[in-house]
Amino acid sequence: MNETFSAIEICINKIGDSALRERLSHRLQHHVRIIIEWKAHQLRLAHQYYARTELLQQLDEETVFLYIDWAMKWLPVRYREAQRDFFAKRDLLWHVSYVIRKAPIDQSSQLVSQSSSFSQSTTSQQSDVSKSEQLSSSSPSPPSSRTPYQHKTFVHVFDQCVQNGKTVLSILRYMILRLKEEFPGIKYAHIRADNAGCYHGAETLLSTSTLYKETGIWIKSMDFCDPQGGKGPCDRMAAVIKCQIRSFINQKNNCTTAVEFYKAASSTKGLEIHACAIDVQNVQKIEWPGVSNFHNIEYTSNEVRVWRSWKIGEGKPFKWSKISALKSINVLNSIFTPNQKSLWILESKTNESLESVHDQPLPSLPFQFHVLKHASQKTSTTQLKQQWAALTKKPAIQFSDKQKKYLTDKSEQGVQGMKWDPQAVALEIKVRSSSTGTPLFDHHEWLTDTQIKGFSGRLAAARRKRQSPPSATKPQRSSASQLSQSDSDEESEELDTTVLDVDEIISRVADQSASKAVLHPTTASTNIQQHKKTDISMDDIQSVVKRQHK
DNA sequence: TAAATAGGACCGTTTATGGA
DNA sequence: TCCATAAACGGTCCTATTTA
Repeated sequence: MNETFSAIEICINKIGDSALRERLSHRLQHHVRIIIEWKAHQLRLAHQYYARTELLQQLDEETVFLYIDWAMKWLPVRYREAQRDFFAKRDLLWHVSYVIRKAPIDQSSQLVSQSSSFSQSTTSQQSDVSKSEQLSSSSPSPPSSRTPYQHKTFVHVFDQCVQNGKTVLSILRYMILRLKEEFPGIKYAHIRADNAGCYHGAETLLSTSTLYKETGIWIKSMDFCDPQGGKGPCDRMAAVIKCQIRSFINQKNNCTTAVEFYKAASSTKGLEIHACAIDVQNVQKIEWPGVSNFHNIEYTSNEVRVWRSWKIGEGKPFKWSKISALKSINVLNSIFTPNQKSLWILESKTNESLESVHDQPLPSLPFQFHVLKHASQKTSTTQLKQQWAALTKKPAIQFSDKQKKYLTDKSEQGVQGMKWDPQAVALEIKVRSSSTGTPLFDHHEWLTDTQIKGFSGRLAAARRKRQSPPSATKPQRSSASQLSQSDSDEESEELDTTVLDVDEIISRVADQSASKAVLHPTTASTNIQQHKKTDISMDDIQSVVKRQHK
Protein backbone atom coordinates (compact mmCIF):
# COMPACT_ATOMS: atom_id res chain seq x y z
CA MET A 1 0.00 0.00 0.00
CA ASN A 2 2.82 2.38 0.86
CA GLU A 3 4.40 1.64 -2.50
CA THR A 4 1.17 2.61 -4.26
CA PHE A 5 0.97 5.86 -2.30
CA SER A 6 4.61 6.63 -3.16
CA ALA A 7 3.99 5.92 -6.86
CA ILE A 8 1.02 8.32 -6.90
CA GLU A 9 3.10 10.94 -5.08
CA ILE A 10 5.88 10.66 -7.66
CA CYS A 11 3.34 11.16 -10.47
CA ILE A 12 1.96 14.25 -8.71
CA ASN A 13 5.45 15.71 -8.17
CA LYS A 14 6.07 15.54 -11.91
CA ILE A 15 3.27 18.06 -12.58
CA GLY A 16 4.60 21.44 -13.69
CA ASP A 17 1.73 23.65 -12.45
CA SER A 18 2.67 24.31 -8.82
CA ALA A 19 -0.88 25.24 -7.69
CA LEU A 20 -2.33 22.07 -9.19
CA ARG A 21 0.53 20.01 -7.72
CA GLU A 22 -0.10 21.41 -4.26
CA ARG A 23 -3.82 20.75 -4.44
CA LEU A 24 -3.41 17.18 -5.70
CA SER A 25 -0.79 16.52 -3.03
CA HIS A 26 -3.21 17.77 -0.37
CA ARG A 27 -5.95 15.51 -1.71
CA LEU A 28 -3.59 12.54 -1.72
CA GLN A 29 -2.66 13.13 1.92
CA HIS A 30 -6.34 13.41 2.79
CA HIS A 31 -7.20 10.11 1.13
CA VAL A 32 -4.18 8.31 2.57
CA ARG A 33 -5.33 9.41 6.03
CA ILE A 34 -8.83 8.07 5.36
CA ILE A 35 -7.48 4.69 4.18
CA ILE A 36 -5.25 4.33 7.25
CA GLU A 37 -8.16 5.31 9.53
CA TRP A 38 -10.28 2.63 7.85
CA LYS A 39 -7.60 0.00 8.45
CA ALA A 40 -7.36 1.05 12.09
CA HIS A 41 -11.15 0.84 12.43
CA GLN A 42 -11.17 -2.70 11.00
CA LEU A 43 -8.49 -3.77 13.46
CA ARG A 44 -10.35 -2.22 16.42
CA LEU A 45 -13.56 -3.91 15.28
CA ALA A 46 -11.90 -7.32 15.14
CA HIS A 47 -10.19 -6.77 18.49
CA GLN A 48 -13.31 -5.65 20.39
CA TYR A 49 -15.01 -8.76 19.00
CA TYR A 50 -12.84 -10.92 21.29
CA ALA A 51 -14.29 -9.19 24.37
CA ARG A 52 -17.65 -10.74 23.59
CA THR A 53 -16.30 -14.19 22.73
CA GLU A 54 -14.19 -14.39 25.88
CA LEU A 55 -16.96 -13.23 28.23
CA LEU A 56 -19.45 -15.69 26.73
CA GLN A 57 -17.01 -18.53 27.13
CA GLN A 58 -16.49 -17.64 30.81
CA LEU A 59 -20.22 -17.40 31.52
CA ASP A 60 -21.43 -19.37 34.56
CA GLU A 61 -24.80 -20.06 36.24
CA GLU A 62 -24.62 -16.86 38.32
CA THR A 63 -23.88 -14.55 35.41
CA VAL A 64 -25.90 -13.29 32.46
CA PHE A 65 -24.77 -11.51 29.33
CA LEU A 66 -26.87 -8.60 28.06
CA TYR A 67 -26.93 -6.95 24.68
CA ILE A 68 -28.82 -3.67 24.80
CA ASP A 69 -29.90 -1.43 21.93
CA TRP A 70 -32.64 1.02 21.02
CA ALA A 71 -34.55 -0.25 18.00
CA MET A 72 -35.56 2.01 15.15
CA LYS A 73 -38.58 4.07 16.15
CA TRP A 74 -41.94 2.59 15.27
CA LEU A 75 -44.23 4.80 13.24
CA PRO A 76 -47.85 4.13 14.26
CA VAL A 77 -49.77 2.23 11.59
CA ARG A 78 -53.49 1.60 11.20
CA TYR A 79 -54.97 -1.24 9.18
CA ARG A 80 -57.12 1.20 7.19
CA GLU A 81 -55.41 4.52 7.19
CA ALA A 82 -57.05 7.69 5.95
CA GLN A 83 -54.93 10.41 4.40
CA ARG A 84 -55.52 12.56 7.47
CA ASP A 85 -54.09 9.83 9.74
CA PHE A 86 -50.68 10.52 8.29
CA PHE A 87 -50.50 13.81 10.16
CA ALA A 88 -49.66 14.31 13.82
CA LYS A 89 -48.09 10.89 14.08
CA ARG A 90 -45.82 10.30 17.04
CA ASP A 91 -43.25 7.54 16.94
CA LEU A 92 -43.15 4.81 19.57
CA LEU A 93 -39.79 4.11 21.15
CA TRP A 94 -38.79 0.58 21.95
CA HIS A 95 -35.72 -0.77 23.68
CA VAL A 96 -34.45 -4.29 22.99
CA SER A 97 -32.40 -6.29 25.52
CA TYR A 98 -31.11 -9.72 24.52
CA VAL A 99 -30.22 -11.81 27.56
CA ILE A 100 -27.96 -14.86 27.31
CA ARG A 101 -27.46 -17.29 30.17
CA LYS A 102 -26.02 -20.73 30.63
CA ALA A 103 -28.67 -23.41 30.28
CA PRO A 104 -29.48 -25.61 33.31
CA ILE A 105 -27.65 -28.95 33.33
CA ASP A 106 -30.70 -31.15 32.56
CA GLN A 107 -31.50 -29.17 29.42
CA SER A 108 -27.89 -28.87 28.37
CA SER A 109 -27.22 -32.62 28.54
CA GLN A 110 -30.14 -33.25 26.18
CA LEU A 111 -28.96 -30.60 23.84
CA VAL A 112 -25.32 -31.69 23.76
CA SER A 113 -26.33 -35.16 22.62
CA GLN A 114 -28.57 -33.63 19.94
CA SER A 115 -25.97 -31.23 18.69
CA SER A 116 -23.17 -33.78 18.60
CA SER A 117 -25.26 -36.19 16.55
CA PHE A 118 -26.27 -33.36 14.27
CA SER A 119 -22.73 -32.19 13.70
CA GLN A 120 -21.65 -35.70 12.83
CA SER A 121 -24.35 -35.96 10.22
CA THR A 122 -23.27 -32.94 8.17
CA THR A 123 -19.82 -32.33 6.84
CA SER A 124 -20.42 -28.60 6.44
CA GLN A 125 -21.10 -28.29 10.17
CA GLN A 126 -17.87 -30.09 10.91
CA SER A 127 -15.88 -27.73 8.77
CA ASP A 128 -17.54 -24.71 10.44
CA VAL A 129 -16.67 -25.98 13.88
CA SER A 130 -13.09 -26.75 12.94
CA LYS A 131 -12.75 -23.27 11.40
CA SER A 132 -14.04 -21.56 14.50
CA GLU A 133 -11.76 -23.71 16.66
CA GLN A 134 -8.81 -22.56 14.62
CA LEU A 135 -9.86 -18.94 14.84
CA SER A 136 -10.46 -19.00 18.56
CA SER A 137 -7.27 -20.89 19.32
CA SER A 138 -5.65 -17.73 20.63
CA SER A 139 -8.48 -17.16 23.11
CA PRO A 140 -8.42 -18.81 26.54
CA SER A 141 -10.09 -22.20 26.66
CA PRO A 142 -13.60 -22.18 28.16
CA PRO A 143 -14.38 -23.94 31.44
CA SER A 144 -16.54 -26.50 29.64
CA SER A 145 -16.17 -26.61 25.92
CA ARG A 146 -19.66 -27.83 25.04
CA THR A 147 -21.83 -25.49 27.07
CA PRO A 148 -25.20 -24.66 25.55
CA TYR A 149 -26.84 -21.31 26.13
CA GLN A 150 -30.38 -20.08 26.31
CA HIS A 151 -31.63 -16.64 25.53
CA LYS A 152 -34.64 -14.40 25.93
CA THR A 153 -35.41 -10.96 24.58
CA PHE A 154 -36.92 -8.21 26.69
CA VAL A 155 -38.62 -5.34 24.89
CA HIS A 156 -39.73 -2.15 26.64
CA VAL A 157 -42.00 0.01 24.53
CA PHE A 158 -42.88 3.61 25.35
CA ASP A 159 -45.47 6.01 23.99
CA GLN A 160 -43.11 8.79 24.88
CA CYS A 161 -39.73 8.98 26.58
CA VAL A 162 -36.27 10.49 26.25
CA GLN A 163 -33.50 8.26 24.92
CA ASN A 164 -30.95 9.12 27.59
CA GLY A 165 -28.85 7.41 30.23
CA LYS A 166 -31.48 7.77 32.97
CA THR A 167 -34.07 5.94 30.87
CA VAL A 168 -31.56 3.18 30.09
CA LEU A 169 -30.85 2.77 33.82
CA SER A 170 -34.57 2.60 34.56
CA ILE A 171 -35.00 -0.11 31.92
CA LEU A 172 -32.01 -2.06 33.26
CA ARG A 173 -33.33 -1.79 36.82
CA TYR A 174 -36.78 -3.02 35.81
CA MET A 175 -35.44 -5.85 33.68
CA ILE A 176 -32.83 -7.02 36.20
CA LEU A 177 -35.48 -7.13 38.96
CA ARG A 178 -37.63 -9.24 36.65
CA LEU A 179 -34.68 -11.57 35.94
CA LYS A 180 -33.86 -11.81 39.64
CA GLU A 181 -37.48 -12.73 40.35
CA GLU A 182 -37.26 -15.58 37.84
CA PHE A 183 -33.74 -16.77 38.75
CA PRO A 184 -32.75 -15.64 42.28
CA GLY A 185 -29.35 -17.29 41.73
CA ILE A 186 -28.23 -14.66 39.24
CA LYS A 187 -25.69 -12.33 40.84
CA TYR A 188 -23.66 -10.79 38.03
CA ALA A 189 -24.10 -9.38 34.53
CA HIS A 190 -21.96 -8.33 31.60
CA ILE A 191 -23.35 -5.67 29.28
CA ARG A 192 -22.51 -4.95 25.66
CA ALA A 193 -23.86 -1.90 23.84
CA ASP A 194 -23.24 0.34 20.87
CA ASN A 195 -21.82 3.85 21.10
CA ALA A 196 -25.12 5.67 21.48
CA GLY A 197 -24.80 8.57 23.90
CA CYS A 198 -27.34 7.07 26.29
CA TYR A 199 -25.07 4.03 26.91
CA HIS A 200 -21.62 5.54 26.50
CA GLY A 201 -22.22 8.34 28.99
CA ALA A 202 -21.24 9.05 32.59
CA GLU A 203 -24.72 8.45 34.05
CA THR A 204 -25.06 4.90 32.74
CA LEU A 205 -21.45 3.90 33.36
CA LEU A 206 -21.03 5.26 36.86
CA SER A 207 -24.38 4.28 38.36
CA THR A 208 -23.77 0.53 38.49
CA SER A 209 -23.34 0.76 42.28
CA THR A 210 -26.80 2.37 42.57
CA LEU A 211 -28.15 -0.35 40.30
CA TYR A 212 -26.61 -2.98 42.61
CA LYS A 213 -28.17 -1.37 45.71
CA GLU A 214 -31.61 -1.40 44.11
CA THR A 215 -31.49 -4.81 42.37
CA GLY A 216 -28.83 -6.97 44.02
CA ILE A 217 -27.09 -7.73 40.71
CA TRP A 218 -23.56 -6.49 40.16
CA ILE A 219 -22.59 -5.35 36.67
CA LYS A 220 -19.16 -6.90 36.17
CA SER A 221 -18.30 -5.16 32.93
CA MET A 222 -19.55 -2.96 30.13
CA ASP A 223 -18.10 -3.15 26.63
CA PHE A 224 -18.65 -1.00 23.60
CA CYS A 225 -18.10 -2.06 20.04
CA ASP A 226 -16.53 0.18 17.41
CA PRO A 227 -19.00 2.22 15.29
CA GLN A 228 -20.97 0.13 12.82
CA GLY A 229 -19.78 -3.04 14.55
CA GLY A 230 -22.68 -3.47 16.89
CA LYS A 231 -25.17 -5.06 14.54
CA GLY A 232 -25.98 -7.86 16.89
CA PRO A 233 -28.87 -10.01 18.05
CA CYS A 234 -30.93 -6.98 19.14
CA ASP A 235 -31.30 -5.81 15.57
CA ARG A 236 -32.07 -9.33 14.43
CA MET A 237 -34.80 -9.73 17.06
CA ALA A 238 -36.15 -6.28 16.20
CA ALA A 239 -36.55 -7.44 12.59
CA VAL A 240 -38.45 -10.54 13.73
CA ILE A 241 -40.73 -8.44 15.95
CA LYS A 242 -41.43 -6.02 13.11
CA CYS A 243 -42.52 -8.96 10.93
CA GLN A 244 -44.89 -10.10 13.69
CA ILE A 245 -46.36 -6.61 13.95
CA ARG A 246 -46.87 -6.32 10.18
CA SER A 247 -48.64 -9.65 10.26
CA PHE A 248 -50.80 -8.38 13.17
CA ILE A 249 -51.71 -5.25 11.19
CA ASN A 250 -52.60 -7.35 8.16
CA GLN A 251 -55.12 -9.17 10.38
CA LYS A 252 -57.14 -5.92 10.47
CA ASN A 253 -55.55 -4.46 13.62
CA ASN A 254 -53.90 -1.16 14.43
CA CYS A 255 -50.53 -0.61 16.02
CA THR A 256 -50.50 2.99 17.18
CA THR A 257 -49.82 2.86 20.94
CA ALA A 258 -47.49 1.04 23.31
CA VAL A 259 -50.33 -1.26 24.42
CA GLU A 260 -51.24 -2.14 20.82
CA PHE A 261 -47.54 -2.71 20.13
CA TYR A 262 -47.52 -5.09 23.08
CA LYS A 263 -50.50 -7.01 21.71
CA ALA A 264 -48.99 -7.16 18.23
CA ALA A 265 -45.59 -8.45 19.29
CA SER A 266 -46.49 -10.65 22.25
CA SER A 267 -46.82 -13.80 20.14
CA THR A 268 -43.12 -13.71 19.21
CA LYS A 269 -41.21 -16.72 20.49
CA GLY A 270 -38.75 -16.06 23.34
CA LEU A 271 -39.91 -12.51 23.82
CA GLU A 272 -41.08 -10.73 26.95
CA ILE A 273 -42.57 -7.37 26.12
CA HIS A 274 -43.64 -4.61 28.51
CA ALA A 275 -45.53 -1.44 27.66
CA CYS A 276 -44.00 1.17 29.93
CA ALA A 277 -44.11 4.79 30.95
CA ILE A 278 -41.51 6.73 32.86
CA ASP A 279 -41.85 9.57 35.34
CA VAL A 280 -38.88 11.90 35.19
CA GLN A 281 -37.93 12.78 38.75
CA ASN A 282 -34.16 12.63 39.02
CA VAL A 283 -32.49 15.54 37.22
CA GLN A 284 -29.03 14.99 38.73
CA LYS A 285 -26.20 15.47 36.22
CA ILE A 286 -23.03 13.43 36.31
CA GLU A 287 -19.78 14.01 34.47
CA TRP A 288 -16.84 11.73 33.80
CA PRO A 289 -14.09 13.46 31.83
CA GLY A 290 -12.71 11.30 29.03
CA VAL A 291 -15.64 8.87 29.06
CA SER A 292 -15.78 8.67 25.28
CA ASN A 293 -12.27 7.13 25.24
CA PHE A 294 -13.24 4.24 27.51
CA HIS A 295 -14.45 1.24 25.51
CA ASN A 296 -14.11 -1.54 28.09
CA ILE A 297 -15.05 -0.96 31.71
CA GLU A 298 -14.65 -3.47 34.52
CA TYR A 299 -16.30 -2.97 37.91
CA THR A 300 -14.81 -4.52 41.06
CA SER A 301 -15.60 -3.84 44.70
CA ASN A 302 -12.53 -1.59 45.01
CA GLU A 303 -12.44 0.33 41.76
CA VAL A 304 -13.59 0.90 38.23
CA ARG A 305 -10.93 0.01 35.69
CA VAL A 306 -11.16 1.24 32.12
CA TRP A 307 -9.43 0.31 28.85
CA ARG A 308 -9.42 2.03 25.48
CA SER A 309 -9.20 -1.39 23.80
CA TRP A 310 -9.99 -4.85 25.14
CA LYS A 311 -7.23 -5.97 27.55
CA ILE A 312 -4.54 -3.75 26.00
CA GLY A 313 -2.36 -2.64 28.89
CA GLU A 314 -3.23 -2.61 32.58
CA GLY A 315 -6.13 -0.20 32.26
CA LYS A 316 -6.75 2.99 34.16
CA PRO A 317 -8.20 2.60 37.69
CA PHE A 318 -10.74 4.96 39.29
CA LYS A 319 -11.50 4.63 43.00
CA TRP A 320 -15.18 4.40 43.92
CA SER A 321 -14.67 7.10 46.53
CA LYS A 322 -13.74 9.59 43.80
CA ILE A 323 -16.68 8.71 41.56
CA SER A 324 -20.11 10.29 41.75
CA ALA A 325 -23.11 8.18 40.82
CA LEU A 326 -26.83 8.81 40.48
CA LYS A 327 -28.37 8.68 43.95
CA SER A 328 -31.53 7.02 42.70
CA ILE A 329 -32.89 5.55 39.50
CA ASN A 330 -36.22 6.68 38.07
CA VAL A 331 -38.86 4.00 38.47
CA LEU A 332 -40.33 2.50 35.34
CA ASN A 333 -44.13 2.19 35.46
CA SER A 334 -45.53 -0.77 33.64
CA ILE A 335 -48.73 -0.04 31.71
CA PHE A 336 -49.06 -3.57 30.42
CA THR A 337 -47.06 -6.58 31.63
CA PRO A 338 -47.51 -10.22 30.61
CA ASN A 339 -49.06 -12.40 33.31
CA GLN A 340 -46.88 -15.34 32.45
CA LYS A 341 -43.14 -15.26 31.92
CA SER A 342 -42.17 -16.30 28.41
CA LEU A 343 -39.97 -19.32 27.80
CA TRP A 344 -36.24 -19.18 27.25
CA ILE A 345 -34.99 -20.41 23.90
CA LEU A 346 -32.31 -23.04 24.03
CA GLU A 347 -29.51 -22.50 21.53
CA SER A 348 -29.23 -25.34 19.04
CA LYS A 349 -25.46 -24.83 18.89
CA THR A 350 -22.76 -24.92 21.53
CA ASN A 351 -20.29 -22.16 22.26
CA GLU A 352 -17.87 -23.50 19.69
CA SER A 353 -20.00 -21.83 17.05
CA LEU A 354 -21.20 -18.94 19.18
CA GLU A 355 -19.81 -16.43 16.74
CA SER A 356 -22.45 -17.37 14.21
CA VAL A 357 -25.24 -17.69 16.79
CA HIS A 358 -25.04 -14.45 18.74
CA ASP A 359 -23.58 -12.06 16.27
CA GLN A 360 -22.99 -11.46 12.64
CA PRO A 361 -19.91 -13.24 11.35
CA LEU A 362 -17.01 -10.85 11.44
CA PRO A 363 -16.55 -9.51 7.93
CA SER A 364 -12.95 -8.55 8.44
CA LEU A 365 -11.46 -11.94 9.25
CA PRO A 366 -9.56 -12.14 5.93
CA PHE A 367 -8.25 -8.68 6.76
CA GLN A 368 -7.08 -9.88 10.18
CA PHE A 369 -5.18 -12.64 8.47
CA HIS A 370 -3.41 -10.11 6.27
CA VAL A 371 -2.57 -7.95 9.27
CA LEU A 372 -0.88 -10.88 10.97
CA LYS A 373 0.86 -11.82 7.75
CA HIS A 374 2.21 -8.31 7.34
CA ALA A 375 3.12 -8.08 11.00
CA SER A 376 5.34 -11.12 10.59
CA GLN A 377 7.39 -9.35 7.94
CA LYS A 378 10.18 -7.26 9.39
CA THR A 379 9.72 -4.39 6.95
CA SER A 380 6.13 -3.83 8.04
CA THR A 381 6.64 -4.13 11.77
CA THR A 382 9.33 -1.49 11.76
CA GLN A 383 6.93 0.96 10.12
CA LEU A 384 4.02 0.36 12.50
CA LYS A 385 4.08 2.59 15.56
CA GLN A 386 2.60 1.56 18.88
CA GLN A 387 -1.12 2.45 19.14
CA TRP A 388 -1.29 3.16 15.39
CA ALA A 389 -4.81 1.73 15.40
CA ALA A 390 -5.99 3.54 18.54
CA LEU A 391 -9.00 5.76 18.10
CA THR A 392 -7.96 9.35 17.49
CA LYS A 393 -10.37 12.24 17.46
CA LYS A 394 -10.18 15.15 15.09
CA PRO A 395 -9.61 18.35 17.04
CA ALA A 396 -12.44 20.86 16.75
CA ILE A 397 -11.16 23.61 14.48
CA GLN A 398 -12.85 26.98 14.58
CA PHE A 399 -14.04 28.15 11.17
CA SER A 400 -12.48 31.42 10.02
CA ASP A 401 -14.69 34.46 9.41
CA LYS A 402 -14.08 34.05 5.68
CA GLN A 403 -15.33 30.44 5.77
CA LYS A 404 -18.32 31.38 7.94
CA LYS A 405 -19.33 34.27 5.65
CA TYR A 406 -19.08 32.10 2.55
CA LEU A 407 -21.18 29.32 4.07
CA THR A 408 -23.73 31.77 5.51
CA ASP A 409 -24.16 33.37 2.06
CA LYS A 410 -24.68 29.95 0.52
CA SER A 411 -27.22 29.11 3.20
CA GLU A 412 -29.09 32.39 2.61
CA GLN A 413 -29.28 31.53 -1.09
CA GLY A 414 -30.73 28.18 -0.09
CA VAL A 415 -33.48 29.82 1.96
CA GLN A 416 -34.50 32.11 -0.89
CA GLY A 417 -34.17 29.74 -3.79
CA MET A 418 -32.10 26.76 -4.73
CA LYS A 419 -30.71 24.72 -1.88
CA TRP A 420 -27.02 23.95 -2.06
CA ASP A 421 -25.71 20.45 -1.80
CA PRO A 422 -22.93 20.25 0.87
CA GLN A 423 -20.77 18.17 -1.46
CA ALA A 424 -21.16 20.74 -4.24
CA VAL A 425 -20.19 23.54 -1.86
CA ALA A 426 -17.17 21.54 -0.64
CA LEU A 427 -16.07 21.10 -4.25
CA GLU A 428 -16.71 24.74 -5.05
CA ILE A 429 -14.55 25.86 -2.12
CA LYS A 430 -11.72 23.81 -3.60
CA VAL A 431 -11.97 25.19 -7.14
CA ARG A 432 -13.40 28.71 -6.71
CA SER A 433 -11.10 31.46 -7.93
CA SER A 434 -11.16 35.19 -7.25
CA SER A 435 -11.43 37.83 -10.00
CA THR A 436 -7.62 37.86 -10.31
CA GLY A 437 -7.55 34.15 -10.99
CA THR A 438 -5.99 33.10 -7.68
CA PRO A 439 -7.80 30.42 -5.67
CA LEU A 440 -10.33 31.92 -3.24
CA PHE A 441 -9.49 29.39 -0.51
CA ASP A 442 -6.09 27.99 0.31
CA HIS A 443 -5.96 24.20 0.70
CA HIS A 444 -5.76 24.45 4.49
CA GLU A 445 -9.09 26.32 4.39
CA TRP A 446 -10.93 23.56 2.51
CA LEU A 447 -13.89 22.03 4.30
CA THR A 448 -15.43 18.59 4.08
CA ASP A 449 -19.09 18.05 3.22
CA THR A 450 -19.66 16.83 6.81
CA GLN A 451 -18.35 20.11 8.21
CA ILE A 452 -20.54 22.07 5.80
CA LYS A 453 -23.56 19.96 6.64
CA GLY A 454 -22.98 20.53 10.34
CA PHE A 455 -22.58 24.27 9.88
CA SER A 456 -25.74 24.61 7.79
CA GLY A 457 -27.61 22.49 10.34
CA ARG A 458 -26.58 24.86 13.13
CA LEU A 459 -27.49 27.87 10.99
CA ALA A 460 -30.95 26.40 10.35
CA ALA A 461 -31.43 25.73 14.07
CA ALA A 462 -30.42 29.31 14.90
CA ARG A 463 -32.83 30.61 12.23
CA ARG A 464 -35.69 28.59 13.70
CA LYS A 465 -34.84 29.84 17.17
CA ARG A 466 -34.98 33.45 15.96
CA GLN A 467 -38.29 32.92 14.15
CA SER A 468 -40.18 31.10 16.89
CA PRO A 469 -41.40 33.20 19.86
CA PRO A 470 -39.67 32.31 23.15
CA SER A 471 -42.91 31.10 24.81
CA ALA A 472 -43.78 28.68 21.99
CA THR A 473 -43.17 25.00 22.46
CA LYS A 474 -40.53 23.25 20.46
CA PRO A 475 -41.97 22.08 17.11
CA GLN A 476 -42.49 18.36 17.14
CA ARG A 477 -40.35 16.10 14.98
CA SER A 478 -39.39 16.39 11.39
CA SER A 479 -42.73 17.22 9.81
CA ALA A 480 -43.01 20.54 11.60
CA SER A 481 -39.35 21.44 11.26
CA GLN A 482 -39.19 20.51 7.61
CA LEU A 483 -42.21 22.67 6.88
CA SER A 484 -40.73 25.59 8.73
CA GLN A 485 -37.63 25.34 6.61
CA SER A 486 -39.31 25.18 3.27
CA ASP A 487 -42.46 27.21 3.78
CA SER A 488 -42.91 30.88 4.38
CA ASP A 489 -42.59 32.51 7.79
CA GLU A 490 -46.33 33.07 8.04
CA GLU A 491 -47.07 29.40 7.55
CA SER A 492 -44.60 28.34 10.19
CA GLU A 493 -46.09 30.78 12.68
CA GLU A 494 -49.53 29.32 12.03
CA LEU A 495 -48.15 25.86 12.57
CA ASP A 496 -46.63 26.85 15.91
CA THR A 497 -49.90 28.24 17.23
CA THR A 498 -51.73 25.13 16.01
CA VAL A 499 -49.32 22.89 17.88
CA LEU A 500 -49.90 25.00 20.99
CA ASP A 501 -53.67 24.52 20.79
CA VAL A 502 -53.41 20.76 20.27
CA ASP A 503 -51.05 20.51 23.24
CA GLU A 504 -53.53 22.52 25.28
CA ILE A 505 -56.35 20.07 24.43
CA ILE A 506 -54.17 17.08 25.27
CA SER A 507 -53.16 18.52 28.63
CA ARG A 508 -56.78 19.39 29.43
CA VAL A 509 -57.96 15.88 28.64
CA ALA A 510 -55.06 14.45 30.65
CA ASP A 511 -56.12 16.58 33.61
CA GLN A 512 -59.71 15.38 33.29
CA SER A 513 -58.65 11.75 33.13
CA ALA A 514 -56.28 12.21 36.07
CA SER A 515 -59.15 13.46 38.21
CA LYS A 516 -61.27 10.50 37.14
CA ALA A 517 -58.43 8.04 37.46
CA VAL A 518 -58.49 5.21 39.91
CA LEU A 519 -55.75 4.79 42.45
CA HIS A 520 -53.50 2.45 40.47
CA PRO A 521 -50.95 4.50 38.54
CA THR A 522 -50.61 2.06 35.68
CA THR A 523 -54.36 2.11 35.05
CA ALA A 524 -54.27 5.88 35.09
CA SER A 525 -51.66 5.87 32.37
CA THR A 526 -53.78 3.53 30.30
CA ASN A 527 -56.77 5.76 30.77
CA ILE A 528 -54.85 8.73 29.47
CA GLN A 529 -53.81 6.69 26.48
CA GLN A 530 -57.42 5.76 25.78
CA HIS A 531 -58.55 9.35 26.15
CA LYS A 532 -55.87 10.48 23.76
CA LYS A 533 -57.10 7.89 21.34
CA THR A 534 -60.83 8.38 21.62
CA ASP A 535 -61.59 11.87 22.83
CA ILE A 536 -59.15 13.79 20.65
CA SER A 537 -60.08 12.85 17.15
CA MET A 538 -58.58 14.28 14.02
CA ASP A 539 -61.82 16.28 13.70
CA ASP A 540 -60.88 18.19 16.87
CA ILE A 541 -57.47 18.98 15.48
CA GLN A 542 -58.95 19.96 12.12
CA SER A 543 -61.40 22.31 13.83
CA VAL A 544 -58.47 24.01 15.55
CA VAL A 545 -56.69 24.37 12.22
CA LYS A 546 -59.87 25.78 10.60
CA ARG A 547 -60.24 28.27 13.44
CA GLN A 548 -56.67 29.37 12.89
CA HIS A 549 -57.34 29.97 9.20
CA LYS A 550 -60.41 32.08 9.98
C1' DT B 1 -17.40 29.66 34.70
C1' DA B 2 -21.15 29.47 31.55
C1' DA B 3 -22.40 29.64 26.87
C1' DA B 4 -21.33 28.75 22.26
C1' DT B 5 -19.32 25.86 18.96
C1' DA B 6 -17.64 21.66 16.64
C1' DG B 7 -17.82 16.92 16.11
C1' DG B 8 -19.55 12.17 16.41
C1' DA B 9 -22.85 8.45 16.77
C1' DC B 10 -27.30 6.66 16.34
C1' DC B 11 -32.17 6.34 14.61
C1' DG B 12 -36.14 6.73 11.09
C1' DT B 13 -37.83 7.81 6.58
C1' DT B 14 -37.37 8.31 1.79
C1' DT B 15 -35.30 7.33 -2.46
C1' DA B 16 -32.24 5.05 -5.64
C1' DT B 17 -30.19 0.87 -7.19
C1' DG B 18 -29.19 -3.80 -8.27
C1' DG B 19 -30.29 -8.67 -8.20
C1' DA B 20 -33.65 -12.47 -8.36
C1' DT C 1 -42.04 -6.61 -10.46
C1' DC C 2 -40.56 -7.46 -5.93
C1' DC C 3 -37.30 -7.27 -2.38
C1' DA C 4 -33.10 -6.09 0.05
C1' DT C 5 -29.69 -2.79 0.73
C1' DA C 6 -27.30 1.59 0.84
C1' DA C 7 -27.12 6.47 0.76
C1' DA C 8 -28.95 10.88 1.92
C1' DC C 9 -31.14 13.76 5.00
C1' DG C 10 -33.01 15.53 9.28
C1' DG C 11 -33.33 14.96 14.02
C1' DT C 12 -31.63 13.85 18.94
C1' DC C 13 -28.26 13.24 22.32
C1' DC C 14 -23.77 13.54 24.12
C1' DT C 15 -18.80 15.17 24.86
C1' DA C 16 -14.87 18.17 24.24
C1' DT C 17 -13.07 22.49 23.19
C1' DT C 18 -13.12 27.37 22.65
C1' DT C 19 -14.67 31.87 23.71
C1' DA C 20 -16.79 35.64 26.18
